[in-house]
Amino acid sequence: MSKEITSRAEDYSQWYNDLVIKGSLADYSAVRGCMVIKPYGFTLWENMRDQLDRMFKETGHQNAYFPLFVPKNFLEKEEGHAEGFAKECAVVTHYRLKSDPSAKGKLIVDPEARLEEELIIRPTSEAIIWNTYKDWIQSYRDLPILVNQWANVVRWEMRTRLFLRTAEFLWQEGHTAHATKEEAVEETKKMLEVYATFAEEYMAMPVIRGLKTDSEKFAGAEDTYCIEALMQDGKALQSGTSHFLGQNFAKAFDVKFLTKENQQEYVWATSWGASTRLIGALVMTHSDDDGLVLPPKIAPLQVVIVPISSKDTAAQQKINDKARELVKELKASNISVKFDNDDTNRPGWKFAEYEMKGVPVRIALGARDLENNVAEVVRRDTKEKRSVSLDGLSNYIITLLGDIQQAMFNKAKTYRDEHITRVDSWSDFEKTLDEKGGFISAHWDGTAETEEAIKEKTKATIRCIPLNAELEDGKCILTGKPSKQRVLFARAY
RNA sequence: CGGGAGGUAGUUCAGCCCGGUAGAAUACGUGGUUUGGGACCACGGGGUCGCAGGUUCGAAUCCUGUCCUCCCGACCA
Repeated sequence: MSKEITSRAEDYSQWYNDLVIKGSLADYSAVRGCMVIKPYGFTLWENMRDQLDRMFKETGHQNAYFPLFVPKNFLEKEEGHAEGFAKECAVVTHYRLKSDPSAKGKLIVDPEARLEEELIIRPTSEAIIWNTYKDWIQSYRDLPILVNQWANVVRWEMRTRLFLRTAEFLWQEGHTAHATKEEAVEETKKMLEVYATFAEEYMAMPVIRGLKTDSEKFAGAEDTYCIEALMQDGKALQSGTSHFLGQNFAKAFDVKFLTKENQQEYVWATSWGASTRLIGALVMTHSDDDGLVLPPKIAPLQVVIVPISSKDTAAQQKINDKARELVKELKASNISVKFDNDDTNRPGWKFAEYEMKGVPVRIALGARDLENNVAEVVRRDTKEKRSVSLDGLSNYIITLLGDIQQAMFNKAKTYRDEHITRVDSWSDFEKTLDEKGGFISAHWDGTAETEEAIKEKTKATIRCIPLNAELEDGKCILTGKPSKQRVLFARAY
């Protein structure tokens, strides 16, 4: 049947695509490398977005909006930034089309409408924003600036993948400006912690907080902090980043402020972002071969009630009444719930459908249940079925949703922890990578050459230098040179 | 940009080798019977076979070109 989902073990990529497409999250679009996010998937994104937005506001940030187009010369100003993004920019060169004189009904680019200066469709907004901040900042009294933007960006990737790497994607990008280095560093770490908290408490996805190596950090940053998650095929996924930009952008865009002491100084900056990629992370962290498994705190639909219809109209009436009463009670507790009494689909069809969509809790109500004063409650994460008394059912469901949230996190964390392997020899390093996957905790001599050599040999990269790692003398896994602490390697998306 | 697979009904695909009236399943519509894990019966609607050329009496099928999609690489804040 077309609704079947490819087994995870057989073909992980196909399994992932099936989950996204058949779970109604998104589809490939007619536009190269872009996707259409469907209403169900977008509601999931809205739930994630709203929670993140609340957390940004709690930490003192405000939203703003900057232009989609970045004049090319803005992008050129910060050298590292320019080099990092040059290869993947969509460029607007013309502003008009005209009828093709040699083909009826066709349009061609009007050669006379070439722009004097090309506009780049933002791959990220540092350039346009810092060009604006220059006008906003004169004095220490103007600082800090704590601004976030929810927007779409475009990066012309060679190969795309639903949610994980699309040519256009939705994200938020925070851009802050500070008077001191200390304050900017603190901001960078604070926002990393916001992402980590969101991932763990809302997405039920354990993450490792860490620092990127020089070769993996953001183009234009001094330091890039990140959260790294582990997917079920043993590959790592960068799920959010927070950059300490130093004074690089302030210098590039000449953003100075006057201190209390009447001194001109360059502003210190941070930027941080998380994208719709988080949806891909969510899917690959929790789902199984029957479809999506979504954590209750962000699921578009938390509870579905499926009636088991009966010919007996009196019994049917009772079922409907009980279901509506339940809906009312759950809604009063801010639970999103749907009573699916569409009689064009049978119960079995609905069971499969909602499983595929990852709805955390399903309640089945039939005449037989009502006679016994119970309902059948099934949780999506474990598929456990339980007959639960109708008395106090809504309270039971509310507790159950919390239990599912916690159980999903615990399960993912157990899997993740089991896939962090301490390795001290090169042969074990290669063997672990090929046979087990996951993160490898190993010593590294701290050089970009060694990092590159390991990547060349194994396709594994240093995902991060964990923030809480204890110092430990050791020898680099490849070169044997001395090392002070372990770093995490993995193959990654 | 390299390697592989593919583009035919809303969807998944068969037909192509060996040219001859466009097929199946599913979905959709109507009517009926059903309803505790993807129901069944009957009837019905739906496709310029990715696009453009060529060969041929005749092309979904053969040839050439082109566009697009997916998978694997390269690339990837």
